[in-house]
Amino acid sequence: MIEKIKKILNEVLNDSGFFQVKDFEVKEPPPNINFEFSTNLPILISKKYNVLLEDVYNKIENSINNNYKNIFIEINFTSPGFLNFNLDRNFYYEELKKIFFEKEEYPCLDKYKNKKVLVEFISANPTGPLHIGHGRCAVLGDVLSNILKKMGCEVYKEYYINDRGRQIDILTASVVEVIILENLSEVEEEVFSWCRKVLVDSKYKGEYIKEISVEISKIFKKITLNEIEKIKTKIVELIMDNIKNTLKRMGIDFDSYLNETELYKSGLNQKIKNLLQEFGLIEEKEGALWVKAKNLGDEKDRVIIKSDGEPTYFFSDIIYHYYKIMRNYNWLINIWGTDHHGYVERLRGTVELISKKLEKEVKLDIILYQLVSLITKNQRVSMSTREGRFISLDEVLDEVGSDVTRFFLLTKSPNTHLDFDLELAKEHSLKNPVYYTQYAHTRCVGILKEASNLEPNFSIEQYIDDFRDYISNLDKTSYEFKLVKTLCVYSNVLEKCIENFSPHYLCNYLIDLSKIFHKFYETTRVISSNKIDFCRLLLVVASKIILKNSLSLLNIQAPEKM
RNA sequence: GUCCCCGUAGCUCAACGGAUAGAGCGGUAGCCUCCUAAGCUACAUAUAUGGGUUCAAUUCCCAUCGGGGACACCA
Repeated sequence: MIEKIKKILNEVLNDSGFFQVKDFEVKEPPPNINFEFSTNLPILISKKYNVLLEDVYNKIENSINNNYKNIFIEINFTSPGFLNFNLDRNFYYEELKKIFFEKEEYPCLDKYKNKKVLVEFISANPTGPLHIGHGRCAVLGDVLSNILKKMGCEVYKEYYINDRGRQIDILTASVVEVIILENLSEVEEEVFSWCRKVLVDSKYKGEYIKEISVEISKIFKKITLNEIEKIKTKIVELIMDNIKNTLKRMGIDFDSYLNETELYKSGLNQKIKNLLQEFGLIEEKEGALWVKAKNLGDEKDRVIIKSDGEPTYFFSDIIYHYYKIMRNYNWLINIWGTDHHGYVERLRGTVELISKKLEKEVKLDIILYQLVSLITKNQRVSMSTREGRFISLDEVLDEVGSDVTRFFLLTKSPNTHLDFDLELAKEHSLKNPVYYTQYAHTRCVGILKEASNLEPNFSIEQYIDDFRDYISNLDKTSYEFKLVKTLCVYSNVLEKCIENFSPHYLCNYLIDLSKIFHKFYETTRVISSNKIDFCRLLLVVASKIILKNSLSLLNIQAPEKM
């Protein structure tokens, strides 16, 4: 609805001879201003055109009085240059009507209808279970994908698995070492020295390593160096099964899981090498192959093939993004932890280069979210999979469930540094704001159920005309009208989430909406002495739709009963 | 040493540069003959510090202090 108002204000602007003012705001004024909406247009105009505020006020007022009196039924100007206004109630009515008729589909948006977007998120190395930090990335990617779909995008969710390279070697050796120590399987002599070599610097220490060792030893009665590749594959498979299971518990499913090894099998690596060569970006130095990343906006050049012949992560990523673009996605969204921030420019340059080469228009957005720290005994500790120092997502899900976990992670902007205290989370879980919003939904359901008992044949169409009158007669200070107003701005909240790549606006909106609904519930009877106020009932119907739609975007249950 | 985030109430977090800085948890005091009290009402408590830009700064710029992260032929 805000968009609609802005459009009309733009007409008013043209009408009064001010064309060039953009980025003005339309929002609710503070409570001491007794108007429905306000805009900072006058002061912006006054600045831009260097005219007196008084003149601006006059021109706007004239324009509104002459041509828009039926929309802005009441206006006033306040210092230092705000225009406050009340809208014709039909505005609200029309929006609510859309809610009634579009129901689960509301709001039907087609803002990005030609966008084919690939959202890559989590992509955690398959070296251990997901922890609470990955959970943050998981819900962020999941909900953004949901909202993007709502906006009309074709969305494809992908999890990229680094199933090769040094980390996987270390992981495998860590597992094999346990097999050796616990004497779980027969182990070939050569494997001993391989382990020693690989584990020279560090190893994986988590409890889960033991479990995997047992599994592996069941499958491989004898561990031989020849079979080490097979063992690696199996370990990755076991860990990915665990990860997928955790994701399933949170209601997240990917359209694809892409293995790094697949990329190399496809032969794309040679193609990329040629491509880089063609652009004169490759250089051999100190026995390694370097890409002149400086030319791609990076601060220094980077190795893509190490002197031992192994490709680096960066090289894989070039291949991967080539593959993304090749598949005709025109909007790439990557969600990374801020520990990758130094990597952004490198990739941006790469994608630019590739899209130029393939003559495709590609938009790349890299969303960085702050890492999650762990609080134990009032001490902050950063999580580490390798050290086995983390709280697994499964553990959190066991304790508080998916809804609470999701809401906890989503209410905060990705930019905030999150401190997670499991003890506190458990303690507060019953008082979690997610129940507050779910309860608002159940209250809607309760009223509707009661109403349908009394009036089984009730239909919205039957009362929609009465509802129009009801809306136009509402006292603007009533909770009913506040509820109407809040319902009407829902679609703007979704846009804000996408503009800022942050679903926390939706969470906050949901809490606001629930708050107003609860107040409405406490102060305003819909059914009393077996009599239904049908207009209020319609308001409940609309509230229920919006509550449910928001919760479903967040992938949180909207229970009928609590 | 260089770069990126962050610093708001006792705690966890909000606030596209806007008017009297909001929620939840925790604390205190009230509210169920009436659509579910997982709710409502009232009270108390906050912008790290010092400058600047602006009609307007929690928000932008600079400095200081404090916390997290990144600066590999790791992933």
